[in-house]
Amino acid sequence: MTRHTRYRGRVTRTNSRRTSRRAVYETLRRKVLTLELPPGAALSENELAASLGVSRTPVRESLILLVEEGLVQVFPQVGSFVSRVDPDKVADAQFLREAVELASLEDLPAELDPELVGELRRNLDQQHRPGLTVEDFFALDEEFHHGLLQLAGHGSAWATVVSAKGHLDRARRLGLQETPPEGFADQHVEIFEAVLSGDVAGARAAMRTHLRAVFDDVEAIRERSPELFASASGAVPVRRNVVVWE
Amino acid sequence: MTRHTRYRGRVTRTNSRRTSRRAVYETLRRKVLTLELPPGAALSENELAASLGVSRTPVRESLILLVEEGLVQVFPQVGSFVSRVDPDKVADAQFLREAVELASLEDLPAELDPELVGELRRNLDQQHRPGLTVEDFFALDEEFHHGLLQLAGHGSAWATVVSAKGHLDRARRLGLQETPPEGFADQHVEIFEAVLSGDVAGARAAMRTHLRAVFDDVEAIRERSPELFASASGAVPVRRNVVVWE
DNA sequence: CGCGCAGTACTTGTATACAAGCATCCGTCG
DNA sequence: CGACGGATGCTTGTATACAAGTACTGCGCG
Repeated sequence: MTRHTRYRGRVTRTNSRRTSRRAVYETLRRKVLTLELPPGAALSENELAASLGVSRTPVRESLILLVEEGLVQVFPQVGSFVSRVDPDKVADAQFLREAVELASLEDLPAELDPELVGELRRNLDQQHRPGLTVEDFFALDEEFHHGLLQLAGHGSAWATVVSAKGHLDRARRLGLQETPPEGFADQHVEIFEAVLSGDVAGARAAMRTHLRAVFDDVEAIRERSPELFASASGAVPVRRNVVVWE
Repeated sequence: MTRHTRYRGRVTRTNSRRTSRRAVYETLRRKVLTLELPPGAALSENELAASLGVSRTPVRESLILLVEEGLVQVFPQVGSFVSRVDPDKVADAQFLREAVELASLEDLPAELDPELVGELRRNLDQQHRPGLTVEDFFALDEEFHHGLLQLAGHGSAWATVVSAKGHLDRARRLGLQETPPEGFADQHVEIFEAVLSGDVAGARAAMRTHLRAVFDDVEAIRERSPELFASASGAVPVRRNVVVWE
């Protein structure tokens, strides 16, 4: 059956259309990660839809994705809630990122991409700029770790790490409100210097120290603000009265 | 403002209700991973809904989750397709699982959980049973690797690995149609013996060899069946005529 | 004052209707 | 015969309606 038109070959262009769901998803995710929506807060699909000016559909689909990331819990016929920070999940994320980031250091090529190296340098400079807000430092921190993975050719593994470390991030963000980031910035420099000099073992050691320090920081937070963390066994959502902490 | 009833404390029971979306999601995911829905196949929300006897809603929500896992691609106003196996994503999954599984071996406790050890033993026995189907071996393989992670207290990291290794699994499944699994089963035994004897370095070496062998297997597949793999740059979905491979 | 019980309001899950956009088909024209 | 162009059908995105189920509220009773 010969066809007149073969190879119409319409290469479907970019799939990144500005869709309503994407906007809602990003908004909600940001609010959860920045604790603007605190752990335990009740999320009503209807309320969110109304406040965001959309229907339930994109809101609901966004919540499904956030559930997948562990940032939200949905109880059928009961309600949706920002999940409390789960210490087990924090530890899982810590293990995962440590495994991934340390392993990537073993795959660093002999010749580092000069462009990436330049970006990382500028990034580190900014990290030491005085008067940096917590949010700014966080963004730089993310970019730095992502950049290191890219340097080893494993940049796409970062997406997996990101989607798994939501619980870790929320705890950290809270901690950085009090702990100044200078120490972490210095550790970043130490890691980077080792990477530049080709000292894989040194880079691994520095990275491990750094990540462990971040993790210990979280443990300290937990002692000061246990309300944000989940207790053992399933949490107890209460629909209205978001009594979360006191 | 005193309230009459405090601590109503209705602990919301299990959230694992048998929902329609869950069933659809699991069905679709299984069909994609087992290649019953081959890479490149067109998925119509309407058709799927009709054939599964539900409305578009649960189908659509399932597809969103599958997109998140990279198993499906959705092009707005064009169509949804089972994603072709992307060599880059296969490599990413390989890197991730290697990093995680090797790192977990470092965290093995001195005293191994005897119950888990027993399970793993039985698992390995079954792997060597003759007449094993590919699907059976796959299930055992998954259980074995998951069990090893549990042995080190990192069982929950398996979920992340699973959600990232869909592309790797599809390629492997195709390969195992021809390559008998005996070799892999023997490697599993070797890893397990090293773990039991507390030989972390040996276990790491054996595990690395094993995972690399699996990966190389995938490369061999690709040469024989390039149709299932994505070419460089964005794939070209065609709505009707699922010309996928000639 | 405390408790129990029924009604009500709200929740999420699912089904359906409508909107916007793209690919295909087929007639027309060169 | 080949190429162009508009009508048509199908696609996903979004909005809305309905269903099933739960928690909260307030009344009546002991």
